[in-house]
Amino acid sequence: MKPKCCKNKKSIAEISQVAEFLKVISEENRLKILCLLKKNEMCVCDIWQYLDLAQNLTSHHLKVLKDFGLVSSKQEGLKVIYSINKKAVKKYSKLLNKFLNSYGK
Amino acid sequence: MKPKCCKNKKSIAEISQVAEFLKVISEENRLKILCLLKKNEMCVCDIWQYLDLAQNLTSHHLKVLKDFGLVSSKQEGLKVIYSINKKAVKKYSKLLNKFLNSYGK
DNA sequence: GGATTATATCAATCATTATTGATATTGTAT
DNA sequence: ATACAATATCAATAATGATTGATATAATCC
Repeated sequence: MKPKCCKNKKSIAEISQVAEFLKVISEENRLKILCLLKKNEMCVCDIWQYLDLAQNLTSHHLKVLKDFGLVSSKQEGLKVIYSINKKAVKKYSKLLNKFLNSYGK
Repeated sequence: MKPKCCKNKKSIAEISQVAEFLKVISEENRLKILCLLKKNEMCVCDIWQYLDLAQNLTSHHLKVLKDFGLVSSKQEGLKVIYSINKKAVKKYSKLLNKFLNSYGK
C-alpha cells in the first residue's frame, strides 16, 4: 500500500545511477562496441572499420563509455587500445538487476 | 581474433531489441514508475501525485511503457489502473543479461 | 626537421525526446 | 442533459544527444 520506492535518498540515488548507466549503454553503436570489447581489446581503427562507423563518431562513443568508466584505454605506438572494464560493468549490472530481478516472480 | 559479434542477422536483431528496451527504461521517471508498479498496481493520479509529475507527462511516460509492452492498463470507473507486465520485463531482462553477464567473469 | 598515420576535439547540424499548456475524451453522478 | 473528475491527446517548445566535416594533436618514420 505504501511503496517507499523513489522517495528516500538512497533509492533516489540508485535510480539515478541506474538511469545514467542505461543511457550510456542504450545507444546501439555503444552496445556493439561493448560487445566487441568483451571478446578482445581493440584499437579505434579496428573498431570503426569493423562497425563501419565514422572515425570521429567512434571516438565520441568511446569517450562516453570511458567517461562513465565502462572501458579503459592505453596508448600503443600510434594506436590507442580500448578494453572493457569488467569490474565497472559488473557493478552496474548488479545494481540494475536489483531492479529488474525483483519484477518477475 | 575474429569476433562474430554485431555481424550476423540474429546478433544485430538482438542488439537492436536490447537497445530499444534500454531506451524505454533509461528515462528516470519511467524507471520510477516501473519501481512503483512492481509493488502495486496504481491509477494514473496516484502515480503522478506520488512522483510529483505533471498529469499529462505521466500519461505520456505510461504510454511509452505500454506501447513497448512493459505495463498494461484496465479501466475502473473513472480511473485507469496500470500494472506491470512481468512476463515482458522478464523476457527483456533475460535478453539484456545475455549481454551483461558475459562481461564480468 | 617534414610527412604520414591514428586518434581526438570542436563547431554545426540534424534527430529524437522530454516537457508544457491547452484541449479533448471518457466515465460517473446529479 | 449538465457538471465534474480522471485520463489522453495535440501542438509547441526546450533539451538532449547523435552525426558530420574540418581541424588539431600525438606518435612514428623518413
